[in-house]
Amino acid sequence: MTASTAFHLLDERIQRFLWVEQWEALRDVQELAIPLIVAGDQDVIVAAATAAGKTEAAFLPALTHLLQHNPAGLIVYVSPLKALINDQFGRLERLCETLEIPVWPWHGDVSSSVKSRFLKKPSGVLLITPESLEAMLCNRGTAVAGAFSNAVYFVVDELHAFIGSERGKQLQSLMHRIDSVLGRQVPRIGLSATLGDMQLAATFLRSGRPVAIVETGSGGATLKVLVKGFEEPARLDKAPGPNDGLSTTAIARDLFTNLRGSNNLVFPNSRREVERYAHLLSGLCEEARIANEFWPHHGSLSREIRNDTEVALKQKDRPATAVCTSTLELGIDIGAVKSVAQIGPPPSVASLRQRLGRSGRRRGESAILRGFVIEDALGSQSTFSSQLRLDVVEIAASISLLLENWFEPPVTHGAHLSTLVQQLLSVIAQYGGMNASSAYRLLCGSGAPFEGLSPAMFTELLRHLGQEKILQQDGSGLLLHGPRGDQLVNHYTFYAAFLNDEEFRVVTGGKALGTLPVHQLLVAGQRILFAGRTWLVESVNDSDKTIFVTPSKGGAPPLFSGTGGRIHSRVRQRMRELYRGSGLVRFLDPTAQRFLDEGRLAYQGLALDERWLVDQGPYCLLLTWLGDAANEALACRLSAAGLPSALAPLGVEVTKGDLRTEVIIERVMALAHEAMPGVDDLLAEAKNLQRQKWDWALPPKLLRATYASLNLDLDEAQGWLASVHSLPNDA
DNA sequence: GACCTGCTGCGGTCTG
Repeated sequence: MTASTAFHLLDERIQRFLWVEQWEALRDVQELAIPLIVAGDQDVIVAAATAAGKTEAAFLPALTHLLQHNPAGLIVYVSPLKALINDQFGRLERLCETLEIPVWPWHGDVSSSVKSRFLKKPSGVLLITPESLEAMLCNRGTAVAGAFSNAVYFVVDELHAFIGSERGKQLQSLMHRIDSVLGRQVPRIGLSATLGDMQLAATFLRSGRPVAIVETGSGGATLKVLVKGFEEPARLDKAPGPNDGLSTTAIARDLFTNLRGSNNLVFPNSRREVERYAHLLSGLCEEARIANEFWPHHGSLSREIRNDTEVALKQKDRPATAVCTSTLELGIDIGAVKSVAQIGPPPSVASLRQRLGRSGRRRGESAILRGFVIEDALGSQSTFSSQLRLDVVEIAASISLLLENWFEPPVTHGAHLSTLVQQLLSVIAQYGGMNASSAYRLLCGSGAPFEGLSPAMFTELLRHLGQEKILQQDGSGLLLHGPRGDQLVNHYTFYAAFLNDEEFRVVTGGKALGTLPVHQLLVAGQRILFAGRTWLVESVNDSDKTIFVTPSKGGAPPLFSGTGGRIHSRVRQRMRELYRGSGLVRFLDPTAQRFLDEGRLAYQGLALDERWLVDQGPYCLLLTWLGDAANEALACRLSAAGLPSALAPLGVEVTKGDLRTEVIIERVMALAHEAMPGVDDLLAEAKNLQRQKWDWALPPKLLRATYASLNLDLDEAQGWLASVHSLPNDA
């Protein structure tokens, strides 16, 4: 420890604490970050793998700065999760107690007495969520200057979880608004898992100013991968209803055999599948007369049930495997995990990478990934997708990109005008009204979160919000809340920037089990799977949004629905390379390899290398081999040109109507020479563009703009059109 | 269209 120069930069009281705690050495990331942060005068990103000591890398030097330069100073730590705030409070409190620095947790579960005590003497470390920060600015506008006057640092944890989302835009805006009140830029520290493009993260943290970057590698951990294929026989009865498929049962048996006795994570891609597998696996434990080792975990389960699963994973004396959704992708500490199972293609390479980051964290151990994929038995009725074996090719493409250390960059170019509506209302609450030009400067000016929105667009937004009675102007031109704006702001749901589905509570004997999406059809007497068990629905109360259930025996269809997600162009291109290739992919088992070979055969049989258009009777399939953002843009372009089109698995589907295929080919090729129309014309006929929380409050033009910025890749679509005349097409 | 995350102030009742 004494050999470390970084160690000697820390305050003596912190050095002494580390001695007492018997720290042997600073971690790499700490050595590198301490000299950059201790001066308290620049923005820094600290990127390292989970559990590499990032939090200390930020707090040890930031606290040193506080002790030596600004004893009444304040460090503001922002977390995406309440659970993380509670974790960090535990970790920081002991150190800070010896330093006589107060630590203040602040989120929805923290009592108001703690909050008012902080506001009386706002110094030390504040641990807060973006939503609570929003509430503070909104409701205590006059207290903001005082509360943050001694702010030394903003520390943003799990930065990667914010980049590209509504919450990320909101957080940028909140930090910018506080800087604006203080009339200075409070230095920012971003803590993150390793990211592909650090420059994107740096620009997100602060635009228009250099950001120092500390990045340490993943430590060269090895990865063992095996993907197993399962063939689902054709159903003879063709009965609709629950798919209690043989493959699902076979996968459950495989998981039971291989995962028993150790800690693992299993990721089917939906809550519905989590329920199905957790139920099957618990049943297998019961059959084998052993204690249950498989626990469900997803966002609809109650905190209590999720806790049981987390505790089971953490405790050392009995093995436990969680069957889960992305709830266990984020930073809560669940201890080391031996392997990760992915059932079906992952939502993205980035999420697969995040999931895998949970495995092989003990020294000398490899990370283990077990992939599972189900394909239907081929027959005369097999669909195009089924013949091509899309799922096995997609999971193979994702894993091969993962092995090359590539993953999707976050989408940082979204306009997020929904969140601008929120921020406008919040700023008006904070200042008790604001004139239009000041509001524009604050939110859309240079370095502001919504920079790039033109004054004309902003004016159009204000006019529309006025018409909708969300805003109004007083005699002096001051913007104020209109009656509807007042209602919006004065409800606690205002503070979150993101939307969520309305849900029913599921209750048994007075105990809450969790929640279910409200759009499900429910009838008394029905059996449902929930929390890995079967329940009988006793009654449903519509006004209380509550479902009362009692334990029951026997299977039933689970209640969650669907799959989705957007695929990146790079994944589609890798899929095509796999179709064009030959030979073995080393991480596929014999069945999965056979699926791939069958897909390759279909690819050749359909001559997909020699054409970009496949005639499918009532419609034509345009094969772009691009990602969904490009395909959707292309579908809009074609529809606007009079060829009604929709997204398809490998490209775009054009409805032929009265047109012959040759005419469609001609008209598509003619578009190569025409410029892409503006977004407003492109989406003129498009309906159902509202995706984000306040999208409903936007005028049509701005709704189209914000939708396109998040969902469409116009350049890629135009690039494909421009190249189409040089592609072979023996249709 | 998979998944995930978050939330105030006030008025009521009860306890020490």
